[in-house]
Amino acid sequence: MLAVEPLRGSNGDEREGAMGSLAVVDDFVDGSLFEDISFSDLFVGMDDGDVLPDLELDPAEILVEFSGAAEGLFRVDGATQDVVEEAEERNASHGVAVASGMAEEDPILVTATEVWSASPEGDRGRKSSAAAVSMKGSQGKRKAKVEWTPELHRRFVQAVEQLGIDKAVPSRILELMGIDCLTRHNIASHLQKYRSHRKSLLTRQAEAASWSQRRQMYAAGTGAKRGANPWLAPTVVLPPPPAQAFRPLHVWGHPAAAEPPLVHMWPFPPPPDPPYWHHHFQRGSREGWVAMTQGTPCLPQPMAAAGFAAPHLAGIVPHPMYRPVPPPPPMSKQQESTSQLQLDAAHPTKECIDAAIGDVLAKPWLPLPLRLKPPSLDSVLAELQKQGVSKVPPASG
DNA sequence: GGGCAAATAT
DNA sequence: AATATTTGCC
Repeated sequence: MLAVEPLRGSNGDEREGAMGSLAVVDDFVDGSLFEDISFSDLFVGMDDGDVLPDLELDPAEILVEFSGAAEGLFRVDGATQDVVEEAEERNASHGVAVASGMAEEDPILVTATEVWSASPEGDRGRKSSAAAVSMKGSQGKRKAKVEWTPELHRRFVQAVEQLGIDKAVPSRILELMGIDCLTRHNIASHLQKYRSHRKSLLTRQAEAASWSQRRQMYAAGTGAKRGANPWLAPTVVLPPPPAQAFRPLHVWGHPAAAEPPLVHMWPFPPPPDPPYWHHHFQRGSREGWVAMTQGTPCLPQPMAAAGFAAPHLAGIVPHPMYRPVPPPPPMSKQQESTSQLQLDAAHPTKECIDAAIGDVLAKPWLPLPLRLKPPSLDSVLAELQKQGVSKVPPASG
């Protein structure tokens, strides 16, 4: 692996500038870069079209990192031959191993890149896609891909917010971000995607809100006739809201925009994190999750009452919502003997858990997904055991 | 420059 | 097949 930083005082050409002048830095010692790499198997991405794909790194890929002003902020995979060659060269003199697994038999392999062929029929030339083509001697090179790391994205969002979504244009964003290695094109591209995601997110939120509203209206209409909405035919049975609307929305959303509460299927751990969050989580900060987990306590009431706290992953600051619940006041002897649902935090019985789930199902004010799709009993039990809460005795009559 | 859409890369 | 990023063009 190699770390590369841009040379200071590169030429002003925006297109070539960032990538055109790269110097290999001594191998990074702290290894922090590596820590950021292989998390795709630590977390399972949510199966939602909204999440960004896992950050994968081909072992045969040379990783280039800009440092300097944007230290640790983003990575650029050097697919361009000059980068590769330069890196290798410097590398040799520094005695640093080239990316392990790099195709030895073809050191000048360029991964699915393109070469510019001088085209007689036009001054623009024509791109021809070519995988594993030596770039030696070719002129045009596709710019190495800038990877928008979470940190970089955070800065981007910060800049956008500072400017206001309306006034956020590439040049201003770039200015505020203060990362000269990026080009306006990089920003523009990211902005394009950002807007696109934001738009779809807002659309979905609106849909969800709409469904929710109509649902409420309908519910009100069936209950108290006087308050019924005259515009809403009470006979119409509304279909359930699209499940998608209730899925957690991911990082692309404008943080300022109110996101629907993230529904927790207690006692499961927090939902798998979109790749964008990996960094934060790996660094021990669960703020992203915690912040998004506002609102609805989904801990089944009987369990909460029995002193259960929703579990959290080791080392993670629990959401205030999930702080241990003080034990309930002692029951009278009579209550004790009559209560079928009595829970013992140390020894929850299967039936108690079952009852807890049933309890959830019976509560219309709890999030719909929770009621529609409660955790399976086995999952609950397994999770409890995993949490070391107690041994769960088999159900008894 | 900004923004959109096609082209590419992974 | 989908998504991220680059490039071309208006």
